Amino acid sequence: MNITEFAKAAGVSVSAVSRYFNDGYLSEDKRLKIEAALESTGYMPSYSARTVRSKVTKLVGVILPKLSSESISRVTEGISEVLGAEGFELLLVNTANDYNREISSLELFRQNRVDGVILLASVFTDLHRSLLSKMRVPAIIVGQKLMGFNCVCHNDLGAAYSMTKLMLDKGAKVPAFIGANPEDNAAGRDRRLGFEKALAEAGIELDKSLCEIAKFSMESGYEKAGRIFTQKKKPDCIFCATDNIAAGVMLYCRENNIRIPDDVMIGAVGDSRMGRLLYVPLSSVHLHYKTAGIEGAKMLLNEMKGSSSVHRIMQLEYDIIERESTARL
Amino acid sequence: MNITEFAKAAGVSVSAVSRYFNDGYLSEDKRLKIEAALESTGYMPSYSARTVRSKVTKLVGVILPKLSSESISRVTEGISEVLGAEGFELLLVNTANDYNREISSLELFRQNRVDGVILLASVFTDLHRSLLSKMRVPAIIVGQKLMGFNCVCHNDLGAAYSMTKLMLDKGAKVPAFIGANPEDNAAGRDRRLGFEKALAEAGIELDKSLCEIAKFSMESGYEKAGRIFTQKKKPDCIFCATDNIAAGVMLYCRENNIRIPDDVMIGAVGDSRMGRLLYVPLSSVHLHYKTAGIEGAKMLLNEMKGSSSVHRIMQLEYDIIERESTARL
DNA sequence: ATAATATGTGATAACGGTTTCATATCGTAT
DNA sequence: ATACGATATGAAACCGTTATCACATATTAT
Repeated sequence: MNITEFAKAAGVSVSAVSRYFNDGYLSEDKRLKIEAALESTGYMPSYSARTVRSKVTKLVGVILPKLSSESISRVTEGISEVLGAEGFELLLVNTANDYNREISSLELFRQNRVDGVILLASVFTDLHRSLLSKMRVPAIIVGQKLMGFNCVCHNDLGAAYSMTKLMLDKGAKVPAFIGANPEDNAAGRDRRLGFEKALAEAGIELDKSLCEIAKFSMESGYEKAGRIFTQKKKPDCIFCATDNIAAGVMLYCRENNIRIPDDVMIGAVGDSRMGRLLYVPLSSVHLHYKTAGIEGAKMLLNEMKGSSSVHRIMQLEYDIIERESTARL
Repeated sequence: MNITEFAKAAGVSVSAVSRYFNDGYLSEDKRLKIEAALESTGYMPSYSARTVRSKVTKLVGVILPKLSSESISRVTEGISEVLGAEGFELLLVNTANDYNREISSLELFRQNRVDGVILLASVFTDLHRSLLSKMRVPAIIVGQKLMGFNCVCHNDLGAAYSMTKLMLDKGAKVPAFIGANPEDNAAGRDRRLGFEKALAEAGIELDKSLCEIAKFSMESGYEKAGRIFTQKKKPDCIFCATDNIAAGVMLYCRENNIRIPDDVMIGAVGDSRMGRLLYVPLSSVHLHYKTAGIEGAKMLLNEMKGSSSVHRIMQLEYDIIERESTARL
């Protein structure tokens, strides 16, 4: 059933029906007729036909590197909450960390498929930048700072600095580092810089043999812990870029009878739910992921209403969560 | 730029352009012209205009109760993998466990917004059934058995039975149960039935004071553990419907100096990543969530090709993962 | 009293594609 | 030589909406 048939059934004009769904001028009389016919026929207008003419899709594209990650799903939850309330649906693209899929979904959204885009990528190339600036709909980047674009991000440097400082203040002298891909400016580069800043302040020289780059997984953390603990120099604290990495490190410690925090303190960033439940509760830095999603979505809504043309970068702060893994007396 | 302008720029007819994108008869000569023009103009056809005429959206609606759950995001990952490869995009609706949003998104998809629907709901009412049967596009239910519909589900009863039996075989005499909402036929009812079946087989009578219904969260598991351990009768094993619940129980045990598995064994269903990392590694039942997503998506693809009209229920089996929490000698 | 504005109305063009149709050419089997 | 199917083509109808337009009436301001 289309709008013409429905209008006939309701005894009103096609224009009246369209106005009913679009808040135009409409008499109470017609409004009632339409509502009655709606009840009996179950008619609903076609989104695509509406889009062809009005260019409005009521769809927001969300590009993310994976789904099964606590931080990402928290961000998405925030996004979904805000946009859902405004009647937007989410077109979700899981790129599975595949560069090509990331690019091709940006291509996809360059057309009139969505009204706006939220991008959660970890590594940005020139091609990303170029596609983003060619984008004809507003785009928001969550979790990274990218000059010239609208971003909501975390204070990754500060988070890493504070956690490292916490461990050094507790008396650690030989810090180790297990970080993430430095091409990821947030979780990789900035957390590294924060770690280094704390060391510099404490006048401790960084030992390269105690630095590793891991993937975002427990397994990878486990493996890198193995490398570090087989060095001549033994660390008395380890800063991990993510909770998952820290969990892997802990697993290694348990299996090798390395006591936490007595032999080695462990601190991380991310504050996942799991952290509290580990065999030694993990000290971590809470980042406001859901808030990032909420703020990103709000920013996008603003952009979609009237393009402000001024690009903003919003940085969210953090909370230190101190637990037993850094509880040395 | 629309198809008419583009056709002019490429020096071919509008029909030729349409055929290029839809695999119709087209000479090599025209194909090359179009590809060249595509390169220089960056033209892309509008999805919505295509949909108006052809009714094909290349969109699949996915309705889920929440995003930040490991099991759900694994299912979604499977779905996204299969459908992405076939050129489908996912229209994700997070209902936040809100009955009304669940219903309204089914309403939404009843129109020509998507080519198919995958539903991950936990509780089914008559209204769900009625909306699902009125649905004009194929729908698949993942995680639940619903007669008369296409489903991919887990053997929840068997999983709970096997885990409970494992603990009874190890010598447990006083089993306790922390389950989920019984209106959830899979995680609630079936896991309860599996637990009861194992007890019946072992000739053990169920003590109602040692049975609790928790929410799907660690906090809720913690609270219910408190209730159970303050009963006169002390359990020597606890079956938990989910890993999250079990994690809460463990937290309670640690804080109250209840030894696992010496004082009480703990077994659960779900096999989340966290289980391995708990202070006592958790025995759990592995359910093939990602496979469920993959199979559900494949089933949907089949339905979308040619509607088979026969409804299938596919049940996936499980693996017992035995760890220290049930390691009594 | 009149102008200006807000409200209400239906016919029809427009949106940007695909599908249908009528027609033409080619290679190959009869 | 003829018939047939596969390939190729462009014009025009069509999909289901919204936007525009021209026009009518009610309400308020001058």
